Amino acid sequence: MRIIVVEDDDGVAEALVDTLTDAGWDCRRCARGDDGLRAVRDADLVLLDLGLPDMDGLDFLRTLRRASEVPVLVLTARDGDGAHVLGLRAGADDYLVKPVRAPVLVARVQALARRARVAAPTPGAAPGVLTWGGLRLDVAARTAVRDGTPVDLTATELEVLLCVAERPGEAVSRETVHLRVWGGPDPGRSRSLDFIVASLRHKLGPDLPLTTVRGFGYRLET
Amino acid sequence: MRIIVVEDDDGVAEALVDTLTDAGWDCRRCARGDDGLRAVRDADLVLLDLGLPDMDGLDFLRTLRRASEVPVLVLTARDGDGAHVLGLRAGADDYLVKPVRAPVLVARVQALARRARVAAPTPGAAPGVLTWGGLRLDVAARTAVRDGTPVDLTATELEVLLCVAERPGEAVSRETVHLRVWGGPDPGRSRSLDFIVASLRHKLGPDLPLTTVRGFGYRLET
DNA sequence: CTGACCCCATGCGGATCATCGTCGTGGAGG
DNA sequence: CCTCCACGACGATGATCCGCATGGGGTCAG
Repeated sequence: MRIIVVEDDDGVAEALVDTLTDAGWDCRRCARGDDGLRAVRDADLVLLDLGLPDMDGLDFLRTLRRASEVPVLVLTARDGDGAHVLGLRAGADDYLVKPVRAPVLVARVQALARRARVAAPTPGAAPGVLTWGGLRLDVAARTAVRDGTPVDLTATELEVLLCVAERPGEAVSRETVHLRVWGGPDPGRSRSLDFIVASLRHKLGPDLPLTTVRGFGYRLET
Repeated sequence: MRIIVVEDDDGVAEALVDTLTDAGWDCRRCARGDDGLRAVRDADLVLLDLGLPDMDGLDFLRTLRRASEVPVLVLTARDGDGAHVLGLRAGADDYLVKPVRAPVLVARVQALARRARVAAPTPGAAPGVLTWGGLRLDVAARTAVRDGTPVDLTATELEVLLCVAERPGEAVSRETVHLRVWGGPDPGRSRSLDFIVASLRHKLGPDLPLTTVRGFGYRLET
């Protein structure tokens, strides 16, 4: 997830980028409004300081909103209800008055990103359905269909399958699967996961591209 | 667009409802947490005061988030970065510290609704009447008709049926149904839901495509 | 007051499922 | 080529989940 930080002050910008990078975001900084408008097309979220040198922050926002629905979090030194309301009216999703402590900023960004993700399910990935080869996985309905015939999976089997199917091509460690499905670390090498995987391979046929990564975990091949 | 205002203080609640009603929202107020959890099913947005008499506000939020992605704006008297971050982490979309001036509240609510509405094009299909096979469900009138003959359902049975009928083809977890119908998490493994389901299957005939998803919940087949 | 109805708590039985132990196997490294 | 060890296979067992039946408490209408 990439954040565009639009901020003219170098020191403030660095602090913001550091904070967000530490929280796991991919940051890019723009010092000027026109740069920001160009960069926005690659952004998943925009952090906008209203005090820009080359253009008014609210104009920036209104211009941006004519072209994009990207989530925008406004950061400003201008307190007061009037400015607050104007900022939100101009299209901001959130409006923070400086000074803002780092944990609050991160929490606000995360909350906004969470909402935006829910709001606009990425058009590339069908949210509810994962298809893989002759396999169709409906997450919402919790059903699996292989070559047109429904396959009856237990709750645990489905959980494990989802775990690896959500990251196709990536190896998923046994530990990760254990955490997600059983909600705890693997207490000693348990055979339960092996059993579930065996059951999946048996039910879904040997052509299921679920390979084991020896000494690590499993991977669903592309 | 309907807002559920969860607020125990009568005076504050009245002020909030007046403010939002003047801004053009359809408001409904709940004084208690369990009422709020039940009411959320009809809400487009929730305004939550963290100071509830019968349960902790953050618990309310976390419980709610297990069953719904409805936008939640938190209103609180507890200032401080810690509470702020905790509130957002628990699932709030916004976090306002009292006192909040009416214009700011309205602008915040509008901003959140604007962001979330992109998210929810689905409820746009006004579910006034749900038809399913030989079954007709009138939500407003709270009546069910099967093959032309009216079926007398109790309030609880109808609530449970609506829960699964609103998401046809999707599996609905047992806990979700519990939250929406009884307004609380499943206290230990209760057989009440089984009873209601059995009653529904008995009254609506065995052809009711309500299948149980073992280890998860129920699903109304398409 | 009385009766009917609804709803929920509890118990039981059947079916399913997860877990564990054991043994076999195949790959990696020396 | 040999050894080690992680993983796969399989059956037995204990736990879990669901459906159904029963009884008591509460509510409302007559």
